[in-house]
Amino acid sequence: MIHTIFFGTNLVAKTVLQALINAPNISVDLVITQPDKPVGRKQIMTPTAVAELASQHNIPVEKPETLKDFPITKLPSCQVAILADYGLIIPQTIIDAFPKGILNVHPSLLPEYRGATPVPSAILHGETTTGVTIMQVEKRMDAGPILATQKYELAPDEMAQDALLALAKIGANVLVEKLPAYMADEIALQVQDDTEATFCNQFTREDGRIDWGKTTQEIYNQYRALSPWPGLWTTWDTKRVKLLKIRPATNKQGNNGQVSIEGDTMYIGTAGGSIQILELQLEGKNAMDVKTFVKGFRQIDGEQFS
RNA sequence: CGCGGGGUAGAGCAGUCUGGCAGCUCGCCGGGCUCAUAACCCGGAGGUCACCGGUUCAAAUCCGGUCCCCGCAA
Repeated sequence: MIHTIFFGTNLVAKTVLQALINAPNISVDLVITQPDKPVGRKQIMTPTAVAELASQHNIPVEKPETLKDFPITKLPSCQVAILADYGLIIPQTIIDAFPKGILNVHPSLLPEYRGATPVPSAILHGETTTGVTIMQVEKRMDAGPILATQKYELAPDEMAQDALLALAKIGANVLVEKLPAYMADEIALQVQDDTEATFCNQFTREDGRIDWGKTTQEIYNQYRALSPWPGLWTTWDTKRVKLLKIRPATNKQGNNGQVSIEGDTMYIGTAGGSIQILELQLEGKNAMDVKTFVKGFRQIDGEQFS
């Protein structure tokens, strides 16, 4: 039996934690996650996805604001720890508390796309291949020696969320499979080539704004990468319009950013082409499919988005 | 009391500023036309104008309060 503790917060982490719980030869003795966060307009305090899963399985949970002064004595004595999608910095003292270190599941082919948003960033940059890496945690983010990698082909229409979930599952499987060999020192670690490293940061709301001077493919990639958050949006007069569901189109319809309506179909011009809008949301309104939207906003035809 | 938009028929909206017949595009029901149709024509049903109170001869509309939805911000 391999005893371990788990650091993680969001969906990727939840997937990995589930795999660890399911594995008969692994025992998760403690889960460390981020504190409950206020969610939504009503700011309801909500535990993280990982905290919920852990309590369902009666695993003890710690929710420190920071690990900087976290007492090592509170950690159960384990040879190794697992980390996925945690979001807080791990101090060297915590890493050193585990003889075999901490293993991280990171959804990119390191050293490319180190950082917080590897999958959306890869899609945004038009990558068609990515993958998942299992490596040791060291003080520099995502820079530790590699245990294993697994490639993953991105489908042309694949959404970042779906790819992320798929990669989490693959990563979790690889981790569970390799862990016994790692514990037995049977895996040769591969040091990363730092000169090849690239980085990706958290997105902001502004990253979802559409530049109508871009091509259809660029905008579609932005949509695949950033939905549902921060989401694709543009402005009509002074109002924000979220584009919740779009599809690339080939027929050029009017100027860049100009709307054209054909029956129940809505197109917006891009550089050299257009995109088709399937679902959208106007500021202050509920989300609507295009057919419904056009019923109430018949003046939209020919309008200019910016 | 963080900022802003909104609540009108089953859906989406106009009407509110300037008080005076409850409207539009659809959907639904019935009929017609058509080889046929999501097309076209004729007819019909469906409303506590979010809720409570006030002003007025008269309130969806003006005033005060309450609830709910959404966009931002965090």
